[in-house]
Order: sequence, then structure tokens, then C-alpha cells
Amino acid sequence: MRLTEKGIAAALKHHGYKLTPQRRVVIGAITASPDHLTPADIYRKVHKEHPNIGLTTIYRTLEILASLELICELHAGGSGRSYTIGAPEHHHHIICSSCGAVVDFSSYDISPLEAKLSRETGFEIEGHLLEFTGRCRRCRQNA
Amino acid sequence: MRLTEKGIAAALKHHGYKLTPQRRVVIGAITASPDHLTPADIYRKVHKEHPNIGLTTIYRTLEILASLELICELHAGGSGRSYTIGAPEHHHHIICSSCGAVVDFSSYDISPLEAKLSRETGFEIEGHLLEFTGRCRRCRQNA
DNA sequence: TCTCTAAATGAAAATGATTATCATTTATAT
DNA sequence: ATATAAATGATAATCATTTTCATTTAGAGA
Ligand SMILES: [Mn+2]
Ligand SMILES: [Mn+2]
Ligand SMILES: [Zn+2]
Ligand SMILES: [Zn+2]
Repeated sequence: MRLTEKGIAAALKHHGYKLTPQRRVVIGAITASPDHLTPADIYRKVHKEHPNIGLTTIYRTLEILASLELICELHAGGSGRSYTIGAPEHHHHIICSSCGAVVDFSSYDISPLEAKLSRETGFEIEGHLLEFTGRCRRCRQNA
Repeated sequence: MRLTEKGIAAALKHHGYKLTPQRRVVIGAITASPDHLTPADIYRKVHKEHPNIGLTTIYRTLEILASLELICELHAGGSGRSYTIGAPEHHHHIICSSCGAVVDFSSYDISPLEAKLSRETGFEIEGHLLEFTGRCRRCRQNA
């Protein structure tokens, strides 16, 4: 049930955002790639065909798409966000420290832990970040 | 079994690092505070007594201490690292989105999940990041 | 204690990602 | 077709971190 380019565009309009050529281009780039892309990645991918699009606009478009949960935002370790076409179910990531590949996993429900923490610490939990780093099979074999 | 100022200094020397006044000052600041401090926090704390210490040196010292696992490095969500005197046991963090307070918790063992993921994805897991965000009791009451 | 040298320091500039500004353009409701 | 609020993009600003490099210094050895 992967979101399509059209579907994302429709959702944008539905939420009152204008459907500009620049936004179409960003949506196109992100639906076309299975990878997690940084704003700069998208800028590069798109710049040949559409030299008139600004990096700022890419940031802004990604921010909107993420806020509508149409794409999935990833804060890998230190610096740099990246985005990928949103899988509707909540999931987490494993990131290869060698090649940067990102693998999703969803086979884990964190809510019991949340409830326990909330009880023990008095926090009202709003969100969480669960990420693993490691070396993917391929990188391990090449070494 | 909290590390002492002397203990950290000794460990530094043991690993071949010189024990400079600047490093003593950074170690002193970090052992004196129960909080997670950013490099800039430490710079401010220290600057009255030691106006001659550079922020660069604080960054460098913290990097060394973290690499020796004498202090604990925290990448909170988006931008900005912070450090605290290293608790020897592995633990995770809950961060208040309103006031920035950080609370540790260690009542959770993530290794079964690691083993499962390793089996399912072929990754050799090297590390992980588990962080919760929420609103602490105090901030919740003030609102 | 004196000397020597690799290691450490810090001022300053560079970097890199992200955000703010603001004059100009444009998507769309009417 | 028009009006207008929203969107764009060039540019500059931020902010954390890193690099550079000339100068200082901790600590090993004479
Ligand atoms: Mn994902
Ligand atoms: Mn901690
Ligand atoms: Zn890999
Ligand atoms: Zn709080």
C-alpha cells in the first residue's frame, strides 16, 4: 500500500496546500526512489531537469510532507535528515555504518515500555527514536 | 560507582594523554554537574574562572573523554550533543521537549531485540539509539 | 633541574546543514 | 480574468562543529 505520486498530491491539496510544479517535482523524486534521501540528494537529482528549483523549497516541501505523514523522516545519528516515501505503519531503522543503507523494521511494539516509563518518570511521552547501527550483510562480506 | 575527577585524570594519563590545566577544568566541570552539558554549557560555566580556555579545546577534550568512555555522549533528537559523567551501566534517555531536562533509565534490556534483528536482517548490530521525548511532570503542571 | 619535542592550545576562518528575510511570482477561488 | 494569500528562491543569517596554523607547554629524558 505504497503511496503514489498522485495520492500524495491529492493529500496535499486536501490539506489546503497549493500544488506547485516544484512540489510535484519533489514528490516525484521521493516516490521514484526506494532510498532515504536528504534534501541535498533531492536537489541534485532534480537539478538537471529543473534547474529553477531552490533548495529552500525542497526543505519546505519535505517539512510539509513529513508533517502530514506522507513521507517518513529519519534523523540518522549525528547530522543530517533524510526522507523516504512513507510506510503508513510505524517502524524503526537499522543503518549501515559502512555504506549508509537503511533498512526498516516494524516487528516491535514499544508502547508497553512507554507506559512503564510514563508511570516511573512522570513524563507524558510524546515520541521516541529507536535506531540501530551496524554493518549490513554486503558490507560485512566485502571486508 | 561514579567516576571521580581524579579517576578520570588518571585514566587520561594512562592512555597517554597529557594532563593539561584545560583538561582538568573540563573534567572538573563535568564531574561537578549531574546534568548533561553541551560544549557551550561547559564553556560558559568555566569561563569566569578560566577566561583563557577555548571552546575548541572543550570540544577536543570531550571527544577524548567520550572515546575512552569516561563520559557519556548524548545526541538529543535534532542538533547538539551533550555529555555527562559516565554511568558505567548502559542506559537510555527521556528528554523533556519543553525544558530540555534529561532523565536516564536503564530498566530495559534491548539485546533480545538486537539478536532478532540480526537474524532477520543480516546486519551485525554495532549500537543503538533509544530515546523518548515527552513533557516532564513539572512542565506538565505549569501548563 | 634543564632541554627538547611531540602534543596541546586557541584565535580565526571554514564548513555544512538548516532557517530567516523579503521582494517577486503564481495557484486557485471567485 | 482578477484578486490575493500562498509559495518561491536568491541571499544572508544562524548555529554547531571542524580545520588551520602559529604559538605554547607537559612531561620524558639527560
Ligand atoms: Mn523508513
Ligand atoms: Mn545519561
Ligand atoms: Zn552496508
Ligand atoms: Zn520539562
